[in-house]
Amino acid sequence: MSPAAAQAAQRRPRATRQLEATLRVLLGSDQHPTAEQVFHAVRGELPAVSRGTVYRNLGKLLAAERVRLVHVHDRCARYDARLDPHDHFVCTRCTMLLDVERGQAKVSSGRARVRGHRVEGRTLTYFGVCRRCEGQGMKTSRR
Amino acid sequence: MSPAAAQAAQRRPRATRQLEATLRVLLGSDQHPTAEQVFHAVRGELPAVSRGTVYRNLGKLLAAERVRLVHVHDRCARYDARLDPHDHFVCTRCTMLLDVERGQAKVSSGRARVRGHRVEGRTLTYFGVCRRCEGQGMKTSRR
DNA sequence: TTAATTGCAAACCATTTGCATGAAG
DNA sequence: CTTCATGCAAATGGTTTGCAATTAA
Repeated sequence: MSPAAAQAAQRRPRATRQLEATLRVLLGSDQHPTAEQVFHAVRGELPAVSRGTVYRNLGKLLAAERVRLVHVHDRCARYDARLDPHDHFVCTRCTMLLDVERGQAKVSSGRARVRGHRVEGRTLTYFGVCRRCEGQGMKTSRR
Repeated sequence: MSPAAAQAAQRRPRATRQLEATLRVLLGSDQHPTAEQVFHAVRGELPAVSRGTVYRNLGKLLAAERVRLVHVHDRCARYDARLDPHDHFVCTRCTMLLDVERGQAKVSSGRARVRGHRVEGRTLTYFGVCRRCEGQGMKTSRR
C-alpha cells in the first residue's frame, strides 16, 4: 500500500447520506447482497444515488473494515457486515449464501504458518444444494 | 441444468489440438494459472489459438471435471488440475496460490448438511503473506 | 458427411475512473 | 474556505457469444 493509500485508509470518511445508507443496508441484511443489490436498496431511500458512489462507498467500508467480502465462484462480489469469525454455505443452484457458525473443532484454532508462509486468516465455504432447490428438482432455479 | 446442457456435459468433447494443449498446460503446472496465463502457454505451441477457444475449452474441462476452479478474492478465475481434496494458501500481496495438504483433523470429515442444506463439498483457503513478500517488506510486490 | 470446434470480433457485465459540481467539516 | 464526495458517463478488463470457416469423427 502506498503511503498515500495507507493514509486514506486511516482517514475517517465523511458522514454522507449515501455512505450511511450503504452501511445501513448492509447491517440490515444477512443476505450477503451484491453491489448491485446494495445499489438498489440504497436507491430506495436516495433515488438519485449513482452506482459509482455505491461502489466507492463499499470500497470505503471495506477499507475501514466495517464490512467484508465473501468470495464465491460467482461472478460478482458479495458483502457481509458480520465481522466475527464464521463460515458460509453457498447453494450452487440459486447462489443463496448463508452464514454458518464455526464449530470450534471444525477447523483447528488456526495454524500460524502454512508451508512456511504466515497465515492471517482463512475462509471455509461449504457448497451444495439448498433445501429449497433440492425440493424443486430440476426446475430452473431462482437467482 | 437443461436436458440439452446435461447432454452436452456428458458428451465427450472432440480431441482437438487446442483442447489437448489446454489440458496439458494445466496438468503441467501447480501455479493455478489464470485463463490469460493458460492462453499464453497454449499459444506457445499453437500460435494461432484465440482467447475464446481457450475459454471455451477451460469450460469444457470444468464441465468434464478434469480441472477445478479456485476462487480467491482476486478478480479472475484460477484453474487447478489437482482433483483430490486439498486446501489452498493465497498471498494477499502477490496473489501466489499454493496447494495445502488437508490435515485430517483440520476439517472434520465433513458435515452432510449445514442448517438443513445438503453439503456436497467445501473449500478452505488460508490467506496471509508469503515468505517472499514478507521478506520484501513494503516494497511493491510482484504479481 | 455432418455436427462440433475454431478464430475473430463484437458484446457483456461487474467494477473503476476522470471530471465538473456539490456538500461536509 | 478547502477538501472530499457525488453524479454522470466513459473506460476497463475478464469472460462470453454470434458467425462463417474448419476439422474431427
